[in-house]
Amino acid sequence: MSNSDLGRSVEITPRTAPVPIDRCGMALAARLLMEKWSMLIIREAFYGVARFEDFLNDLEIPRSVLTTRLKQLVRDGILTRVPYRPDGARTRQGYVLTGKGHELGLVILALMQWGDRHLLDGQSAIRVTEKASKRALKVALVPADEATPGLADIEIKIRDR
Amino acid sequence: MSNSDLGRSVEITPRTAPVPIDRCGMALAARLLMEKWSMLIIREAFYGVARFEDFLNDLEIPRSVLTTRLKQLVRDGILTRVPYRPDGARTRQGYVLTGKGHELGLVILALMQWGDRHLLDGQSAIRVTEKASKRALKVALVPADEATPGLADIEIKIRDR
DNA sequence: CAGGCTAAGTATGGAAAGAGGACTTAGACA
DNA sequence: TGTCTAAGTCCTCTTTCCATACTTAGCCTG
Repeated sequence: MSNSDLGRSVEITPRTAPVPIDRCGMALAARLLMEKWSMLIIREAFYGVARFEDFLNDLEIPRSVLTTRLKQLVRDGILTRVPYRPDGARTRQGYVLTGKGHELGLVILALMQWGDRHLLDGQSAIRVTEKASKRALKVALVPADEATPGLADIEIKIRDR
Repeated sequence: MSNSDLGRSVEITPRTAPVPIDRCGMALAARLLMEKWSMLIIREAFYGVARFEDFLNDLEIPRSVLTTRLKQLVRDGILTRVPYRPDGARTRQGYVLTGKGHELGLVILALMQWGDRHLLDGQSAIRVTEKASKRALKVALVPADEATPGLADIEIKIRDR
């Protein structure tokens, strides 16, 4: 076995994925989320950004694209429109994660963990801790019946540098 | 607080993401992975699909797009080309996950977990178990210092139905 | 109560990426 | 030498993306 940069052995044979693409939750999720800006918008929402203008500034996404993405995400039940009124201004629409959307937090954190390790120098920009115990958390595989902190029980702190 | 389909309270204020987009591992990861087919290709590779023709058949992706995606993923160190020779045929190139690519497994499983719950009826098409203990596993947040099964220690079984 | 101000959203034209199909290549074998 | 086939290129059409300009809807001030 000569594939030295692989962590495991490979054998290359004709083969097809065991789960057909249209019955796989992951593939369906990918169809919703893997358009160019979707995950980044959700990331913003996860951090509490809710206003059209703020998405625009943070992401530097074209306005028209933001419009369509927001519409799609609302249609797909990931974001919901929440009216609000800043002092001295008219009523506006904010875009806020639904419960369904909020549960994507785990995906975002998994992506972040991977990106921090492999795309940055391993330095994460944030620290995820459990609110109650203050312990640092990671995304990992654990026994399905094990009690684990939910997304509501965590705290995200910017790492000072 | 009147946002009834939210699991938590919201307040809509001008705000920007605490981590600028170019210093966030998640955002960098998103740039690599969030093109239309990337994650689906990685999913296939995760399941052991390695040959151009097999990607093509499983995904029904245009050949030309597959070519460019594979090139990018190789360039980005997520896939690596592995020559192989089927009996009675010439040497060919297979595309296999690198270590870096393989670690995306956690992201894939997180996505799958979300998709199964919210896009399918909650029925997962697969069962992830720990090889050694045979216990079912889930993706979750856990204390960073806790020992958890790695991707090499798991087994994925198709759920019979 | 007219006019200004501003966040949100629409419109538009050119650039890039995706889709679908036809075509090319390279080596093993007969 | 010719055939076969997986891998990969090429070409055209369509869709999506990008950048910029423009429109809309109130709340406020005067």
